[in-house]
Amino acid sequence: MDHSSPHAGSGATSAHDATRRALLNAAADVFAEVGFRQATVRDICSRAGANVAAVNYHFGDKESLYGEVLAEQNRIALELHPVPTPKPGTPPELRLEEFVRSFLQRVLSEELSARHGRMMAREMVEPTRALDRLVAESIRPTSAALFEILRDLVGPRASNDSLRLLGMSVVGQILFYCHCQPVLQRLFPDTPFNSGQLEQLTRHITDFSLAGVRGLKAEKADESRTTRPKRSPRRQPTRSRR
Amino acid sequence: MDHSSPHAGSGATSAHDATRRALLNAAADVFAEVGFRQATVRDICSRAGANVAAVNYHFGDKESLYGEVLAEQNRIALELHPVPTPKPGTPPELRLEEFVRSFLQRVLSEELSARHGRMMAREMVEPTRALDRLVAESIRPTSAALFEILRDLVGPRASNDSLRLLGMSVVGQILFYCHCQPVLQRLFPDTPFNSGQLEQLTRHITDFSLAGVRGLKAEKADESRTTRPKRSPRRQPTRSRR
DNA sequence: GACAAATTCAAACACGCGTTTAAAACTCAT
DNA sequence: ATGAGTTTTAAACGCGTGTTTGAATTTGTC
Repeated sequence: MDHSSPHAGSGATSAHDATRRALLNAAADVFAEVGFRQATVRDICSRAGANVAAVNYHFGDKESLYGEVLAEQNRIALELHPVPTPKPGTPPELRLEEFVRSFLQRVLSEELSARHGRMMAREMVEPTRALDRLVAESIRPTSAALFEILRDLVGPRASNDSLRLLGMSVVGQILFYCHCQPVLQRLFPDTPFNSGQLEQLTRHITDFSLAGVRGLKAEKADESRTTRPKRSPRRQPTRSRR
Repeated sequence: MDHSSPHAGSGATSAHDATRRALLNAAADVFAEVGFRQATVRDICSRAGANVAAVNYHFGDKESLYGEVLAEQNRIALELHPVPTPKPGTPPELRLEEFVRSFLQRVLSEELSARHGRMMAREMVEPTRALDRLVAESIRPTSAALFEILRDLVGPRASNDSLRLLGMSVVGQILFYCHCQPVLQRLFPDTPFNSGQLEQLTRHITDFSLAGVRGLKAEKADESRTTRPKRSPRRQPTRSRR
């Protein structure tokens, strides 16, 4: 009656964690394909060649398995394409490019888009309890690294609000390809965005963003010189017809 | 036994489509809150003050109801904030601003973010069979309108690939706030992105994107003059450590 | 007011889900 | 070889799901 289920530690080096690994692998595929709620432990166990009860025996329940899968995929992605920590003195333009490149590789590269990328996308739009851990362990540090680059790019006088907006513009461009793949496939059936041209994407997003940042800097400087901004005064928008 | 269920036409003007409307309303809330698969017809009917069988009687099945809800919310959003059709002669800069503003209002405005915005976000990341209709009726025309603006912005010499990349950069910035709200709430708990500052967002995204487009135009011109681009030659990236 | 059609209702059906259970199979130091 | 401890197994449990059913009720028309 007391199985003393080994749900916690992972120190045991016996042959039993072969099925543990098989479960983690199968679960990563299934969770990425159909999401946490739509995934069934029967499907996972079947793909792992294990009994239906295996998930509960090895992980306690489906949600704990999901948490471990998410954490592991996140760890793998960060090991393959870590958030760059460039040597001091690297110009912020280059640091931004490396940041964008590693980010894109983490969510879109051949090896990672099917699992990590899709799981992240799902978790952002339809969060589970695992999102908090993901934000703390991965998203917040990444965000901090980006803000450091942007701070160096626009100078110390930029407000936190401006920096946030800039960061969103950069990350938004990246995640778009992760979140909207089903739409992109339908809109441009013969233009694959998934793989291969990550380098082209990196260059476009970096250049576009650098130009955007410079534009904002110029506008700010313009505003500080003349009270009236160059274009589009701060007025109410022309309300859409009707 | 033969109820001749009225699943198709909507011409009947009897009092019975009061429950039809109640169902559509309740379903819009539920589908937006928890998604199509996680939603239960029991919850929907309960909120609509109707019997469990009401969905099947009035709409055939859950999926047809979902399709009608999605189409209606889309129609409402496009009526409230249509894709702008500016008078001829309007400079493309202003047309881009109006495009961004209407797009943001459609997915993030107080009245629409809870329903239309969330349903769209879910449908993009976790598509149902309804996505094809959505792409055909709404997303493709919107995309075409954006490309027309961008074409006027960068000139007729821009390649289709460049235009596509630019469009993604613009739309990515917009949809980011729609897709990543759970993450944003955790990252910046005391900075609401949802409502109110849509105008600030509009201005930022427009300015950022206009600067980005100008930057790309300048770079292109630069490349056509000298064979060697100004920075970052087309080389392999410095492979991340390990 | 009566009658046929349309609509609502409570109840049940059939199925898939995560999880539990207790026995069987396996492992391995002694 | 033995037997305690670990892992796997087949079967079942309990519950929630979308849907169906046939009777009850309401509605619209003459």
